[in-house]
Amino acid sequence: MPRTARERVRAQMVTEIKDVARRHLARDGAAALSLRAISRDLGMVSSAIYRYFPSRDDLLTALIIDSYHAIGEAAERADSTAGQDDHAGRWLALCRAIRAWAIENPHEYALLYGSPVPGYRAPSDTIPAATRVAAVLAGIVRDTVAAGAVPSPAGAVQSPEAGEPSPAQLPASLAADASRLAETMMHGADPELVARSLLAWMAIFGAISFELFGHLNNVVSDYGDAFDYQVRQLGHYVGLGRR
Amino acid sequence: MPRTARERVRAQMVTEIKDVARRHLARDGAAALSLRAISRDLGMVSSAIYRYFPSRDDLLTALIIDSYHAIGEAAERADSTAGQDDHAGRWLALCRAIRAWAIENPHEYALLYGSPVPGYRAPSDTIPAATRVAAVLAGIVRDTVAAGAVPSPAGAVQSPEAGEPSPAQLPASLAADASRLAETMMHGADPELVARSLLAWMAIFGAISFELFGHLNNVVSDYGDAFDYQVRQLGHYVGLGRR
DNA sequence: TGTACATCAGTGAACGCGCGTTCACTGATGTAC
DNA sequence: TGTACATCAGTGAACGCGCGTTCACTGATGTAC
Repeated sequence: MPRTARERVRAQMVTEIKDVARRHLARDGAAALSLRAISRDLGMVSSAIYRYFPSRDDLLTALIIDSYHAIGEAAERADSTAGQDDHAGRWLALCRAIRAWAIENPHEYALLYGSPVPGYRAPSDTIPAATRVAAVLAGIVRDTVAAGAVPSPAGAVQSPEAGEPSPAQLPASLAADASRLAETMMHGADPELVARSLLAWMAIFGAISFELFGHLNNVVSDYGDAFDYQVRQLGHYVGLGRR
Repeated sequence: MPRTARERVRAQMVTEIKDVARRHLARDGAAALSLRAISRDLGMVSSAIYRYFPSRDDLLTALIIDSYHAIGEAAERADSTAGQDDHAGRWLALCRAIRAWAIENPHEYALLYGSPVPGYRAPSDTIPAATRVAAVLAGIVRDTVAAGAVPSPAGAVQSPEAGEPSPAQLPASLAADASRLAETMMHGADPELVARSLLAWMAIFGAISFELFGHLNNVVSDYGDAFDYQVRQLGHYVGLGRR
């Protein structure tokens, strides 16, 4: 889309700034991101950055959006490597891809899923990009439902002790949320199934955050093994089948 | 223990500094914690703080330890309000207390369970304090086992579809970790039970972090309802009984 | 009980650093006639 | 095709701010004889 030479140069300058910024982010974390340091690396004067980004926060926003797309793309790629009907395999691949991305880009992961950067308030521009990873899970659930491979609501509700009903009814508000999600992203999935997917989703990110932020030191020895186990347990809990 | 007047005054000064620091932490977050700002609030010169804390990082460490004790104490209090044999009730109370503390002290929660503070490396002094909350869960599991209220390993392994085996064997490394944990904290609990508890534990913190860090905006409408539902599901998954 | 000395809390100035952002400017690149 | 003007990238200086930490010092509080 950039047509004139100036526009092309400008676009390249923007990506160059973001690349340097991303390098700094990876090394020092988001809170330490400094326009002056970036401009120094680029061999230009600090005020020049303001030709491209109106403020530090806007640069940060751009980085956040890029990171959401990066993790989203990694998730999509992983999802597409498994056979479309192998729902459990897709779930495993998805979760592993998220974890792998997080380990490779710990500061970016922390920027997206850790504590908010002090003094920074994410604008709503980030929402579509943020949705991208979650959409992959939604796609798996959708396909599972479409394939008729998910147990009926009543079945999914079965407890470990055979035949006993679910330990807790879906609260009304959550049921409504789940139905809305089902309509927009999972095309008719059962609300309970959606609620379970949500739980699994948060559990995955909880596990990754615990690992990355050091809460498993001296507790778990092989993070990858533990993670895989949990992913399988959760996949089974959601009802994505065996693997 | 402080005997001389000087020691008493000194101890009080230390807590006064920490109180002010905690107020700043609650308002601005850990990354913005400044010795100069704290000393200003105390009406003293900035260098005076160095009589009490050798550096900013040491003050931060003290705050982290205090926060771990605070959340640990809240957890213990909640746990003790339920009947000792009401394991599901204790689990629910524990999780609710953790969430309530996190909501009341979001910056402290972020300090403990969010991304690490840039440039700060937590010393090992924090470990005992950090263990305190988790010990409450361990206690519940221990009591459940002692009461014979937890399904046998084989039973706990049952999948939703009655009679089917667990979707994934415990990997060897995780089994070893779980056994070690069982010995030190849960006195003889089955490794699989320990592994499940671990999953539930991370899921809970994942849920709280998602809520606090804004990842449930426009997804879940009543956070408390959704949380309670998940806690019950997880309690059931672990095998703590119905509630 | 009274004095001499040691300990310690708090002061104030300074070092050396970094930051985001603004502004008037120069000079090059594009656009319109 | 050539000139006049507008647009825009990058400069350099400055504003105003904050920070952690060190150091020689004063004066008060404790301790030992």
